[in-house]
Amino acid sequence: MRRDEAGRRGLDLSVFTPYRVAVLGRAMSERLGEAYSNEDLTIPEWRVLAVVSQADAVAARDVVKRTPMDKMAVSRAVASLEAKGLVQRSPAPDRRMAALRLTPKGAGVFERVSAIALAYEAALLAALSADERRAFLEALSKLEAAIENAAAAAEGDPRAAE
Amino acid sequence: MRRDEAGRRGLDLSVFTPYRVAVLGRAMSERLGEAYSNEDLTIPEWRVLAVVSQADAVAARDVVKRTPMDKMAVSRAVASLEAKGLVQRSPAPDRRMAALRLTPKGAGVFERVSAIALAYEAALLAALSADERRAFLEALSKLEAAIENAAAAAEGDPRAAE
DNA sequence: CCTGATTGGTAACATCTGTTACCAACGGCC
DNA sequence: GGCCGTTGGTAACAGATGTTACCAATCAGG
Repeated sequence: MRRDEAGRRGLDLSVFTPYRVAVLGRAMSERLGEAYSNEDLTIPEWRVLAVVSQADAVAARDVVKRTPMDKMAVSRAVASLEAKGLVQRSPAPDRRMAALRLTPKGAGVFERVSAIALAYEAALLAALSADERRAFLEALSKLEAAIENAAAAAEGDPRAAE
Repeated sequence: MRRDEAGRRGLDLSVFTPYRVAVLGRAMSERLGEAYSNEDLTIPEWRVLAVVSQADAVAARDVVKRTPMDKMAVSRAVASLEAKGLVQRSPAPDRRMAALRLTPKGAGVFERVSAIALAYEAALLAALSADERRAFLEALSKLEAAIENAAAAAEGDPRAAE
């Protein structure tokens, strides 16, 4: 077990990987949030915009599948985006769900925020060399996969190891 | 600018690094949270325990310095930990602040949760080879540093580039 | 077709988190 | 010592997030 120089046992947050990743992620989000808020967007709203922008008609349930938000969060974000005129709901064959599309205004907002976000990402990754960047993103993918497996296993899906 | 195969512009969340890091971090925290909650601990409480465990007497302000929590969050966590009998406040020379220590019970809880947390970290990192792990942690450090610089620069500290 | 189970979405409540304002103790300065 | 700015911490409100329960549309089975 890990010990610090005074012989204490347990855990030092500053070298604890899950903590570091969580803190880094939150710091990045906050920093980006300053960009969103110029456009009066919250993070959930931004995520919904991003998903809706990727196809011609998306249902809220697709947003749930593609993001770590639960359906309540999506519902709220969509309602708010609709109120702001950034997203439009139109009737779909299955009348439980509505087809979501960006309005022109929504597309404009998304475009502007995307540009800022991509620039920010580029600026961050500039702290790494090309090799480091590749290695980092590769490791990120593996960790994502590992987590997903663990999550699947935890909720009683014994085939998760496959 | 990035384009997907249909020619749409903007941003695909699934390859957007800040998003991926934030989601990964949150997933890890949630997973760990299941361990904490067995001991009836929240994440802020756990962080406070971790900091307090590292020295013989810690002030709340030190916890603020060493974690990304603001002083209100620390205050609440400490109050709750004290109520649970995991942390003890004793008077300090400067009577505005109290010296925080783990109680024996608190040390026990921290020890148990630490063991789980370290095992979890090890299991996660097992998804990476030794080389990958080193590269990942190295990149993590650089990104942390980059963010810190950016944050310092943003709040009107022009020396941040140093 | 009916009936029951499932699915997409929302309402209403509880809880957590963030924000502002505030108080009491300290430190520097005259 | 007595004032003023600063610092450690908390109270009280507002807003965001999570939870539970629910409704209405669909689907599967007879």
